Amino acid sequence: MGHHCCSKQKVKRGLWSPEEDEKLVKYITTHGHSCWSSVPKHAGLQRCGKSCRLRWINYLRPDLKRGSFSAQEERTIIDVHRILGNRWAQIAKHLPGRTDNEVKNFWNSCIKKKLIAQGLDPKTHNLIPSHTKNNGCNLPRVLQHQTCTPFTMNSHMRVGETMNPPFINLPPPPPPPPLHDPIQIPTGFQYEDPRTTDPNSALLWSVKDQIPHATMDLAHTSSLENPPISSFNPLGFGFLDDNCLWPSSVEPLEAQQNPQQDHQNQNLQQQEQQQPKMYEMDFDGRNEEKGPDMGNAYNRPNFDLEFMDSTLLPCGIFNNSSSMEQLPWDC
DNA sequence: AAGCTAGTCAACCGCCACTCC
DNA sequence: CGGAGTGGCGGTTGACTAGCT
Repeated sequence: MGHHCCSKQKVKRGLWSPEEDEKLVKYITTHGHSCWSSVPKHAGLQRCGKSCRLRWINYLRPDLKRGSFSAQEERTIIDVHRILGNRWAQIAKHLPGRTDNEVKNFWNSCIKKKLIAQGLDPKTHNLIPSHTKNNGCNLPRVLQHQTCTPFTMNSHMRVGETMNPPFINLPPPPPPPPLHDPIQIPTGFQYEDPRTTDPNSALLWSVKDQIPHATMDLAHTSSLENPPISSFNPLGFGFLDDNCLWPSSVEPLEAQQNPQQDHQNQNLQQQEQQQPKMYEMDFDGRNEEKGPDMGNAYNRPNFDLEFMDSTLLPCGIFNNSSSMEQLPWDC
């Protein structure tokens, strides 16, 4: 069958020879690839354009980083996968020099097995039921004592799927308004400042996929009215420590935080100070011209990437890294 | 040395979304 | 509006390799 562009032509399949690689590299570096379907013809290759594109992206591109994945890259993949699922192209964008194919292969061949060995469902990052009998009672103390907040985010999900709760930090909420100035709650977003409410209340956030990866639909639920999600991961995956969520009350997750992480946290705080308007989000998608266009960001097809860039990566991963390091990685 | 098995990874397949006519 | 062409993506396959028996 094949692709439309391939079905008409007599094309070669299988592994690429060094000569073919050379032809392709030579052509792309001198002419670019404005139209992949015409590349094989002009480059003198008996391949379909799609095959050329794949070969270039996955193997010949000059900015590719070859070799095994670092521990940091591995952690990034796990953390981003927890939020985005099998969206390898999006995940790969957070790993400079890595391709979606590479990430996918690495996940399937290594990370997946590690997670399973940890008793974690690689799809949801939750504990596999058969491993939940101890309910986390024998976890390291540092993971046991944390106040966990269930978090769901289904920006990529289809109806009926259960989202893996990500370990993520959202931008902090706006400061609590004066009592005489009730906060304006946009449609679909309910915010309750945890500093003014029961500290044990569970916040349930969800990001719904309304337009491709669009509007955030943030809702909270009180632990009194709606019990927290029952199938949470006792390892702490997918839950927000309230200290992480609200930077105003940030405390070190663990005493042994290393200097590098301290430095990263300092950088983060500096960024927050430099970009205070970032938090003035409008979840209706209206742009109030108050700095970075967060509202629109959630409504753009590349929402995930920007959302991750602006929220998760600088803080969630780093804050979480120490937790991840608690796990025995014995690959 | 030969056969088997499991792991890795490049490449293909099929689908979807977008653009253009 | 609808079909063709194309790019992009995720899932899957199959060739190759290393390790074991």
